[in-house]
Amino acid sequence: MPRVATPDSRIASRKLEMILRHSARVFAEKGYEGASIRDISRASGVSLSGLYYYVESKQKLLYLIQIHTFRTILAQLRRNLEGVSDPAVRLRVLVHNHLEYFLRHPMEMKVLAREDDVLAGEYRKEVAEIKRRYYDTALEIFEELRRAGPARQLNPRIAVLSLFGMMNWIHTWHRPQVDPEAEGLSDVMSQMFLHGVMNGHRAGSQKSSRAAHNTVKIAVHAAG
Amino acid sequence: MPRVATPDSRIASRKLEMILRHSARVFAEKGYEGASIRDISRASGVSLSGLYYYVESKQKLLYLIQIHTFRTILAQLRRNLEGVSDPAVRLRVLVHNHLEYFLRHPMEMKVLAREDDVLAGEYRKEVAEIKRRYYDTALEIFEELRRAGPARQLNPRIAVLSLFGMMNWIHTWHRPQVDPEAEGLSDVMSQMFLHGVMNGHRAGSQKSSRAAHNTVKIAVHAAG
Amino acid sequence: MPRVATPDSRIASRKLEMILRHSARVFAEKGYEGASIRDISRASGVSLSGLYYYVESKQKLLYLIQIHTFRTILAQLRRNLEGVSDPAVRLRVLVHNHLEYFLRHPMEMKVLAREDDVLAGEYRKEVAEIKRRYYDTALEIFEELRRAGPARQLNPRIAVLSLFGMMNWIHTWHRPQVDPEAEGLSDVMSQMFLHGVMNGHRAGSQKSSRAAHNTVKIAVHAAG
Amino acid sequence: MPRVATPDSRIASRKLEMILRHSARVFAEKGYEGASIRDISRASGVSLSGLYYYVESKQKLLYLIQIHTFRTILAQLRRNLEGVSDPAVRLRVLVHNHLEYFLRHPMEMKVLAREDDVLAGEYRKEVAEIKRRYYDTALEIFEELRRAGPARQLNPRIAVLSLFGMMNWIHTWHRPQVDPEAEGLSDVMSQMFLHGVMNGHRAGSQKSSRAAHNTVKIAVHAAG
DNA sequence: TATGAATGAGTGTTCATTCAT
DNA sequence: TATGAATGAACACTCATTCAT
Repeated sequence: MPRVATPDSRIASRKLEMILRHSARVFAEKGYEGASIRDISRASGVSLSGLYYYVESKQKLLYLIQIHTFRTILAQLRRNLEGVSDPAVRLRVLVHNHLEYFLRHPMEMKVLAREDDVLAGEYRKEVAEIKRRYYDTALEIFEELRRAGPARQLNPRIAVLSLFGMMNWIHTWHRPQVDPEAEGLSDVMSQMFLHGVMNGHRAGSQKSSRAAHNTVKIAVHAAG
Repeated sequence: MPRVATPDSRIASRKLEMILRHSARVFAEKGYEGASIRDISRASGVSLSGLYYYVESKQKLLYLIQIHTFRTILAQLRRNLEGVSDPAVRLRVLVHNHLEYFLRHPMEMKVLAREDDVLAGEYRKEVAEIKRRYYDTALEIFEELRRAGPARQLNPRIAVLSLFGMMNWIHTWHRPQVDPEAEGLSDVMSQMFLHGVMNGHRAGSQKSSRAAHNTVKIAVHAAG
Repeated sequence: MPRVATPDSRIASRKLEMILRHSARVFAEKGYEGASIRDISRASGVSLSGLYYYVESKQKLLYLIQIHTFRTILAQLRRNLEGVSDPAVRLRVLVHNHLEYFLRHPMEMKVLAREDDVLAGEYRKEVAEIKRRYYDTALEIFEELRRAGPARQLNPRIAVLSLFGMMNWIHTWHRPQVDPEAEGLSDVMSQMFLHGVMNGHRAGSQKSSRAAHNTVKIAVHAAG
Repeated sequence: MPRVATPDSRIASRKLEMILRHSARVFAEKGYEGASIRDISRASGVSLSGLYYYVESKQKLLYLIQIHTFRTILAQLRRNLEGVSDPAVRLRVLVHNHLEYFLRHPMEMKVLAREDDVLAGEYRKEVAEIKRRYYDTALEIFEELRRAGPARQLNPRIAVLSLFGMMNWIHTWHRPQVDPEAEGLSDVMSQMFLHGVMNGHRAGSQKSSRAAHNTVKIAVHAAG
């Protein structure tokens, strides 16, 4: 079933696209393991065996959803990053790109965030690889940030993974009616990432922080 | 099966405790839906029907793990917060408490973070309630923080949920051999939350940030 | 699909012939029930539905292979028997004809020998009928043999079916590299059939044989 | 389910024995691939999932039937061979032992004879090994036979496998009402194997045989 | 002449759970 | 307190076959 490829994906037919959409929804609602191919058949209106004409296994279904999502996000990110040089702006672009896609595809987001380690073999490897490329892009931006301004001495891995944690976790709480959309969310999160929630009272905070450290130690020892 | 309640939980017997530990491990490894009672029977050495003497269903197993974990974390948090008044310190205590428990009980952490919406009915309600109490505690600390110092004008819900995102996401990446332990991780994360990754060049960053905002809009519009 | 019939078969087109060849191989390798039409499609390079243009069902596929094989063997046998009158020679011709075809068409041989009772209805009847004709030819030769020489008093049915047993069983053990070809095999088997493995010490053997008979009876009774 | 082992088998429980009996019948009737576990469930009256409490897979079912049958036949053979030294008698014992078991367990016989190469892995290896031990026993007897009397110069492998062919093929034709029982069949087959169907006219036959050989060659060349 | 798309029925197997003991 | 035995429902997947083109 070879068709003209759309720019940012390799999904071939309309019908497969439709199946993938429904699958993402079902996976999002019941989890990959909790969802049955029958659920997807019901949801998509395609017969059980008809599904297998398009996708050879349940794993492949998940793989297609994940790889397509990552490819799209990464391709979009690269496009949005083009010609942007200020590291802070680049960071903001990354956050916005991520959240924008996630809020526009909440099902895919959930599937990406939740079903992190169910894939096996070649599927797993491929998804892991593109994920790593995405992560590396974020890491680069973080390093640019540090070179550009007087950044605090932070473990880059932790910083970047924390940022992803902030962003990915929204699938557990974001409600379109009450919470801000991508724009507002990106503002808050990139600001939080860059400058935290407080307003520049560094010295005092640091002192408190050290005190906190000790206090906790005491508390824990007392508790243990 | 009424037994003497231990201080911070209501888990009754040694054997049940053992079963719960093994269950958490199995759930963490295969996911709730992917794990079978047989897996748990095998892992724990308790016969399939023996399991049902202690726990009446698979859901209850998950419920017990989740409610116990939340209860323990919350109880511990309250104890550690006692007598601490500086909001920044209190925040640091919360972060440390959370991470400390998570890194000491990585299986339970994963089960808590991943199996967020599989419970139903009364179980779901009870877990949701204690989770809300925990969240409210965090929210209070955040409000204290704002009252105490010149905090940025941030949506508190988003700020707090982002913090939880940072912390909960670690179950996807933390490797004991390479990553810092609770102490170091708490330092980094509470500092990031309070002051961000940059070092006080507020004006400049803010300018960049605003620029970023606009740039992204342009980029996205151009792309769309 | 009426085509010109080839002399010794009614297989119509080149393509059907090709399909039948591949089918025989697949049936031989996986058994009739174990093989799927998809396997045959893959093996032959003909699309799944393309297959159905030539053959209306899986059963018919098997039927065509079996009937064609029997027809060919029988036709060949008759030709080879023409003008041969010595019963022993005729027997040798039958054995050689059978083995020669089998070793030249090992797949068809296996399908003939193994899939003896899967056909149903009309297909079954037709194959059974030609098989009976083949069997009758063998029976006739055996009777000629008895009339010609001083044959032992043997149940002809058992004698002939034992001969077929010897010959058909080779599909389970014959390996082209190590075992003799049709020529050598026919020598051994027709000799065995006519004169056994021993060399004419009839009296002694017969005595032993009778003793054996009794011994076994004793042994069995003792065991039972 | 450990019970006292019966002397010549390792089948543990009554129920498993019953399941195996029904399975053998179903496999005999429809072939291994053609039979479904549901068929066996129906035939045995055990629920589909109940079957899996006793046997972990369809393959194992076949394995158990085959290994048990071979073990029993081989054990019985060794017992019946004890104290018998005349090679011809020993041969007759082997034939009788084989046929006696087969006619008493026609289903198992069919399963043994037909489903020769469906087992895989460890199962296959184990069955192949015991089969080889059985074959080796037959080979030994054949060699004794040759040492004892003036046997014809025959490929022993072919002789023995032909004997097995004769015997195993009966599953395709033996009808209890019309054909002889084990006793009569054993007489005929061991006599045929030892002395053939003719009565000692060696010279003549051999001449005929050579003539046959040439005749066939001509016939084939003419036909090819 | 040939095939892509589709399906209802069935495959072997596992599931959470129960019940007599 | 514990488990061996059992099951109905469901699982992912494959089957032989059809039909519009």
